[in-house]
Amino acid sequence: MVDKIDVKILEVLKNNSRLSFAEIGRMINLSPSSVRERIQKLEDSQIILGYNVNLNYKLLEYDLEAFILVKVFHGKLTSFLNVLNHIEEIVEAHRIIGNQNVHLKVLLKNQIHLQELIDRLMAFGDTQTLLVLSKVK
Amino acid sequence: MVDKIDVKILEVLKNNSRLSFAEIGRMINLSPSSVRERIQKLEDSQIILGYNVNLNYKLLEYDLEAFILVKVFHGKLTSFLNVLNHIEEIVEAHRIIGNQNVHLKVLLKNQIHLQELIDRLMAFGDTQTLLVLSKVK
DNA sequence: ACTGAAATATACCGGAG
DNA sequence: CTCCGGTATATTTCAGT
Repeated sequence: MVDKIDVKILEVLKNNSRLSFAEIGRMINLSPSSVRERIQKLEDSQIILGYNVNLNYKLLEYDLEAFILVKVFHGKLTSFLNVLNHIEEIVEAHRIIGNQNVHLKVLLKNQIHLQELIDRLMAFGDTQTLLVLSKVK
Repeated sequence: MVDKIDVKILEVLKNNSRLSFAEIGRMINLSPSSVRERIQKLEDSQIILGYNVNLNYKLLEYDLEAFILVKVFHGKLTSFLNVLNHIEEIVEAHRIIGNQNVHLKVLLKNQIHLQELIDRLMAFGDTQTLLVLSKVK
């Protein structure tokens, strides 16, 4: 399904998803049309889900990043999962196995902002906040 | 520094970073050249750090995703931070505040693969693994 | 998967507001 | 200083092979 050439294309796109088909083709020795066809197939088969921009949130005045582990109260899980999608500070959410059952990645302007978010989350479960100091990788 | 129009452009790029300048311009009523100039500036000022592809790792046979919290042994932190970059299963790493001091996001093919990774990490600190069940957001 | 050719888009520069 | 046209160059797109 996904051959060696597809993997090469994906590697290139991981580094810069805005490259033209022509440029990608030059990098891996393939004609632009073939690159296009392959990327089209990768999109159609849902292997490629989308293309994102990597932003420097520090410069956008979002200085605070944190992971929040939530132990959701019994019976509150489905409503919590619904609410998540409307809280824009939550940039990623995963259900997990363990003592807590939801893992959030959140992006905030400052400590007050974090406090407000935690206040909202407390209605759904017990929270444990892991404040990010720096991105290492 | 970053005005209303820039924010609009960033919103568009968040949803699809592969759109042409012309298309972005059409969406926000700006000429292609202006879109280009603004994006160039956002890149130059390091507000835009790069463009990524969002992959469906399940279809690429990476069925297992986990977060690993590491309480690094005293004196091992710098060597651990160096090693991180050479372990390709670790897709993201953050230094955090709390009982543990490093938060990892890892991507694996299966449980054996996870076990091998944890064995390697155990040389540097105590680990707590949060296995991902599903992505909720 | 490649080629060719028409339709689009980009990059660059000069000029207007 | 930002935005917009004009144009030469490059890319995309689609047909046919």
